[in-house]
Amino acid sequence: MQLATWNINSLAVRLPQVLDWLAAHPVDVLALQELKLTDDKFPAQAFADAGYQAQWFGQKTYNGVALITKAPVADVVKNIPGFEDEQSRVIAGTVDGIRVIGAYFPNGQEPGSEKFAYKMRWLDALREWVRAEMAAHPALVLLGDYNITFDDLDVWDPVGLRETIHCTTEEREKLQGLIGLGLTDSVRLFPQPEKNYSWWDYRDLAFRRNRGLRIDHILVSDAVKARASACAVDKAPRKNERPSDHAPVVLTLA
DNA sequence: ATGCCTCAGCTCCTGAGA
Repeated sequence: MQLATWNINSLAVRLPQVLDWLAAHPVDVLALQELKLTDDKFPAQAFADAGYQAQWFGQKTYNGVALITKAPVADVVKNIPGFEDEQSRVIAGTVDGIRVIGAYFPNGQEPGSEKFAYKMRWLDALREWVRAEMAAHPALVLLGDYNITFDDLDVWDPVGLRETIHCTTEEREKLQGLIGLGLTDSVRLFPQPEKNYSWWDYRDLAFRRNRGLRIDHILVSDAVKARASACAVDKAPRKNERPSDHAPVVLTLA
């Protein structure tokens, strides 16, 4: 079984690339972020034609998340229960006995800003909800665009980007709060290339120079960790014409 | 350089992304 996450920065623009990627990498679960379309515009038929079911939670212009699956999804939840939010950032469901939570974490823009404060509140609410979900579902995967680096290994220029957005101590403490629930960063379970990133700025030839960040993560509970056999970033789609700025991350389970 | 791309939309500029 394989699960993947990919921020595709507009599904309307990237649908052909997503379908091509699924044809070459027929994962069982693909969590998408930044659909950037309303629910009525979601291309459900295109996924059905490719042999996939879909659950989606869209929004005009910004955000929007989906779960693309081979198997049916049960007990779908949209956004964090009890946390009032205008923004469509979370979609969860149970697939093949695994509780899957796909999330597009807030960007935060700049430390000290109102958007940063929202990111902190959102992270607190996520943690308490995930704690409850883990109690109900021992096999759990939390995957998506976290917009947070774990440490300097995830940053192309840790000195120049010290305490900037995605790299602040406050954000990293919230990320460690999720780890503290008993989750594991699945990429770090396996040997990885040097300078292993999942996002590169569109500007300044950042991808060619490998000036990136690792901000897309797949966190797994112990029951899933025991089944994990591989996890890696797939950089190939970043080389496409008109690529997303993010690359997919893929987890393989025995 | 508070920019460099890219995308959506009340589209020929602006807000947001990260």
